[in-house]
Amino acid sequence: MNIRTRFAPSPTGFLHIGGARTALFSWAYARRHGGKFILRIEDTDLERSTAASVAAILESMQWLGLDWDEGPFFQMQRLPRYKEVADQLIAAGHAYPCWATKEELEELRAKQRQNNEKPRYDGRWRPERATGLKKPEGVKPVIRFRTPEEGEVGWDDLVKGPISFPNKELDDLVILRADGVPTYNFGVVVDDLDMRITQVIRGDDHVNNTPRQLHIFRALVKKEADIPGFAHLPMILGADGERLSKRHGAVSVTQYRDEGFLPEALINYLARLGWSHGDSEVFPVRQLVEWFDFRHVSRSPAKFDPEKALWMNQQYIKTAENGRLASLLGSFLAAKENPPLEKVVSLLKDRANSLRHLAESAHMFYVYEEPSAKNLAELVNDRTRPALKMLQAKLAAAPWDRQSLAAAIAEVLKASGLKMPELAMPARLLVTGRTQTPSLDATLELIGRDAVLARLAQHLKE
RNA sequence: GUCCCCAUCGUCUAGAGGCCUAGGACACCACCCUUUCACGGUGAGAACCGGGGUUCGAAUCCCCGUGGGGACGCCA
Repeated sequence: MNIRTRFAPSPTGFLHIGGARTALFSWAYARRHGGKFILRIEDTDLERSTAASVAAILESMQWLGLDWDEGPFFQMQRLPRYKEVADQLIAAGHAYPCWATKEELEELRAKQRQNNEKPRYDGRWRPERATGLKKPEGVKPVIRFRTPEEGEVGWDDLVKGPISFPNKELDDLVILRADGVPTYNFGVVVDDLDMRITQVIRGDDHVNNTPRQLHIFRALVKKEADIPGFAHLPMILGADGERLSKRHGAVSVTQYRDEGFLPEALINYLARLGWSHGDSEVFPVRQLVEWFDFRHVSRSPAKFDPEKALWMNQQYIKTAENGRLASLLGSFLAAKENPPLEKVVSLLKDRANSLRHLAESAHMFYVYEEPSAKNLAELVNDRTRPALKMLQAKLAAAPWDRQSLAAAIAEVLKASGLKMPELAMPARLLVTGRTQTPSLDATLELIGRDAVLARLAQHLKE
């Protein structure tokens, strides 16, 4: 069988972490089996869909490297097709027009809730029941699907196993609005059929929609085998155990990019959220593609852990190429010409868990921040000042390469009797304004002779 | 409220009836390395939700309870 999976976001906001994880698994499954991955934009919510969201979603997917083979398809461009299928269902007795008003339905639901019943449409416009009802003048009806009232529907979920619902829990859902725009449950079915999707992979918030869709599938399909399989992925929750949402802070993929995540790090983190391969933690995406299966998708929701995501990012930054990091860092730094950013990056990348963090460290090589009075008072004293002056003199005479600088430092240590930290800390402070830098000799080398000597002189005048 | 799903360290998870004295990772703590901060290394603490079954044997299978999540729209 030719595997065909899809990702079908609604363009009502940015691509968020949960959506990205769904897309990743769907993509990985298709790639794993040499199949096709299809992108479909479900833009039938006219109120909330925006072109900006479409752009943001495509951009995020490209950034993550989730490439699609077909699409993006837009449901709003397929309206005639939905109409056609709806007519077909009406003709076959599987669907019927309904003239109930929204107010009427709200009232019905309120009453049902009051009686502690599950709110459901009562089927009042079912042809066999609506004989006494009068069609309101000049009102276009919606189309409802006639759901069986007896029996059960079920399927063998690829991640959760067998699931079934009594049909009496369901109701006759709207499939086509009066203006001809399909509702979600109808649009998906028509599209998944037309696009010959073989596995529907989506968040498990859709488990409850599946029985409804199954009925529509069965009404449309010649044989059971034409219905796709279903894989419902558990939700991603915030630290508080609630479904991940905006108030949990960074939830959109672009936010992670902007905060300095490497796409492969986010992918790796997401891959491990709800899926595993033994003890493997850090592995490239091609490994995910090779290993991915539904058997190891967990069935329970996972909490997003920003700390571990950052750790993962660090693993990738540490091993990323200097040139790539340098060019990625461009947007985080104003000045970055001298010293060469690549050299700075190579010195700093072991200790950064994001590009933003890396940029903050790199900043000191381009812009001098005056040491704080507190730090000066603490580190530059009668004991260290003579040694610092000696260092200044030695450095002035030394060739400007790391070995020579290290030798100069060693000489000062020997002559002054100071321990390395006693000299290195105040020297760091005077030269960079900071107390946390890479090793002193490497830092001095990159800051450069003129700046180093000028800064030492400035603080060691008397 | 009704229905559906789920349940192993604080978190992500390994676990397909005996390999489990329950393993790994993040975080936390200690120590080592060290030129500060990191990186790296070593080690410690930390979990099978509860109760009943089934079985020679249960983290694993079944039932009940409890807890968590999801759904109940002319949103997707």
